[in-house]
Amino acid sequence: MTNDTAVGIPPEQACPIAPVVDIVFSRWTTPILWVLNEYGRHRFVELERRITTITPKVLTDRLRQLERDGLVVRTYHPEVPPRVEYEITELGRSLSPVFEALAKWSVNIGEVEQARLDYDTRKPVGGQASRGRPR
Amino acid sequence: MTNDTAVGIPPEQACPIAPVVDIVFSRWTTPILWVLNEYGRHRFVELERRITTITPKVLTDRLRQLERDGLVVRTYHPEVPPRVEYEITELGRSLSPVFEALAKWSVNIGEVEQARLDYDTRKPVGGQASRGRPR
DNA sequence: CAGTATCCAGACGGATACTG
DNA sequence: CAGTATCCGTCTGGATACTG
Repeated sequence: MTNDTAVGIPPEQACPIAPVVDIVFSRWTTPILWVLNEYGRHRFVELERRITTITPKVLTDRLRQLERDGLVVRTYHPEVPPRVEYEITELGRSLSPVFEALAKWSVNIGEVEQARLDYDTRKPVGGQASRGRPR
Repeated sequence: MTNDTAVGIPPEQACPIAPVVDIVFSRWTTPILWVLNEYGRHRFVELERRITTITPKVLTDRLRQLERDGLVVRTYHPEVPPRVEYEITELGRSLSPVFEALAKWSVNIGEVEQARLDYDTRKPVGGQASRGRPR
């Protein structure tokens, strides 16, 4: 049934999980958290090698953000060549069910790809179909 | 244990859920899917009113993208004042467990906020702590 | 109502080079 | 090693106005 009382909805957008998404799924945070969660502690350079396409600057930015949000801990070892290790926190680890749900859903990616093919193949001509440009 | 065999990881980033994140959590898609999933069919203007801060252009963009990905269906009713309805698809609905996991985790937002306060309060002086600028 | 058409700003991320 | 310092291009998303 169509909803017609779309008034009086709380502030912002009527979506309680939006803030969570901002915290967990900003750019690059997913691979970082995933790696730290799956494979344990890593030093900076190890993360760089895991996530091959990230630049040091961006990696630093994201790690700081995750540290600030309490999802990752940074440990500095004042040794001869400095050593720094990053580890996921308990709070970060509590995201596991989220990642699991995502991993399970990933079996559907094929369907998404098929849907895209269909959409792009459907002649933009004929009918009142919406013409979307591929993003 | 620290991982030291960070070599030979597949292509891209060693994170199988990254593609899913791109599909589901690009900007504004979360509120749109959430609303459609929770409250059923909506017409364009109803979505605009639900998600109060989105502009028509962006709403259109995101709806096209979701339609192309097969997560949403658009139905055009050629009536006197045109009527268009958006509905979530089966595929879209299959994301429910993901949203549920996210909703459950949202109880932790308070912890994140506390962590941010701590981080920002900790004097940037003293020790080898990383000085992060709030984003 | 359900969009489209423009235009624009500024945030984000990439490349490159340098340092404690 | 583990970053930081700069510079810069791009691309998204916002504001605004208009239309079938």
